[in-house]
Amino acid sequence: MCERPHRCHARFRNFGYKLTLPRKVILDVLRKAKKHLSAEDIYLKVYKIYPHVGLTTIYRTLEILTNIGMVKRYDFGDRRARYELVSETREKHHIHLVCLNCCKIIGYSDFTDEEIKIFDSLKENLSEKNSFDIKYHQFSYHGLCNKCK
Amino acid sequence: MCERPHRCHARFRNFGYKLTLPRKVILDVLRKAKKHLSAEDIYLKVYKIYPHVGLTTIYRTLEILTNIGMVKRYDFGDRRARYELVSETREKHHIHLVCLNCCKIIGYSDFTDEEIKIFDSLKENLSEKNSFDIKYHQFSYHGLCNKCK
DNA sequence: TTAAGTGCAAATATTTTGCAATGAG
DNA sequence: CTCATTGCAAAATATTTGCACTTAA
Repeated sequence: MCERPHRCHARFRNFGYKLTLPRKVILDVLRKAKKHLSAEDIYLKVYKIYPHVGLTTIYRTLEILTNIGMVKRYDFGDRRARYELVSETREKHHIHLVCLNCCKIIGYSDFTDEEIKIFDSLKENLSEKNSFDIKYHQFSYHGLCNKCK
Repeated sequence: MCERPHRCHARFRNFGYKLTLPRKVILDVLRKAKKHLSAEDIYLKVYKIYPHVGLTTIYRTLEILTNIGMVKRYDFGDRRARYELVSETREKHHIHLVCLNCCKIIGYSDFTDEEIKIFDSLKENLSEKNSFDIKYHQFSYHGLCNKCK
């Protein structure tokens, strides 16, 4: 979806939002990072390219991006949200390994067919049993990374 | 583990902590609620029984309880932590359904043997591939509950 | 031209900390 | 008795909002 800037920008514009310089820079930072950045991480990176930017704009842009589904927001338990650009190439089943000590985050989506089948049927099951309209899921494993253990 | 007050209290004392009145009341509230309460939820419930309590004490007690493994802390994305007493009777695989609108939380642990097998092997796999020492996991599905959809 | 977008400062919300007073063991 | 625990007030942290100025389309 957002591998190349034009696509990324076009998609944003298609939702009726103006493509301003701060937003361009935020999208570029997200596209390059492809990691789980906090609002402040993004602010600091954007600041280097475009120092006039305010943290408010980062939050407001992230909210838009989250709402239109271009960005996914995660809460890994350290009381600050982290954001990741959604990519078409990324698997829809996606798990995070979070280090309890250094907060390093590893993404994993290399699932077997069997695992995917189970995930899908579980979701189906949960939707039905609880009459929930499930929009997305968030799976994470928490522990200590190789450096911290 | 904490079905009965004495057990619950004894276990707490066994970790070398003094069993004070505020802590007793907090444990009782947690034991009765068996839901996912925020610090403030707990504060309000404790306040009814023991109005002299301060919110600080709630936070400090919850930190202790989380550290000694009697309580599990969750971040469901609404920027406030929620706490749940860990019970021996509760399944070790435990998933939450979170309503994006009203924040209602449903716990689910009625898994098939096949599902449990997959979860266990996945965890094993992730530990090895990333040399992570996995302590716990947190799986949640997010969507709209029957009332909100 | 003009509504959408911006930065700043101030507000909010949640959680944490310093400190003197208190109370469990 | 003595040190862990407490409540209060203040601080810290992350995020949101009001408002006048700016800018993309």
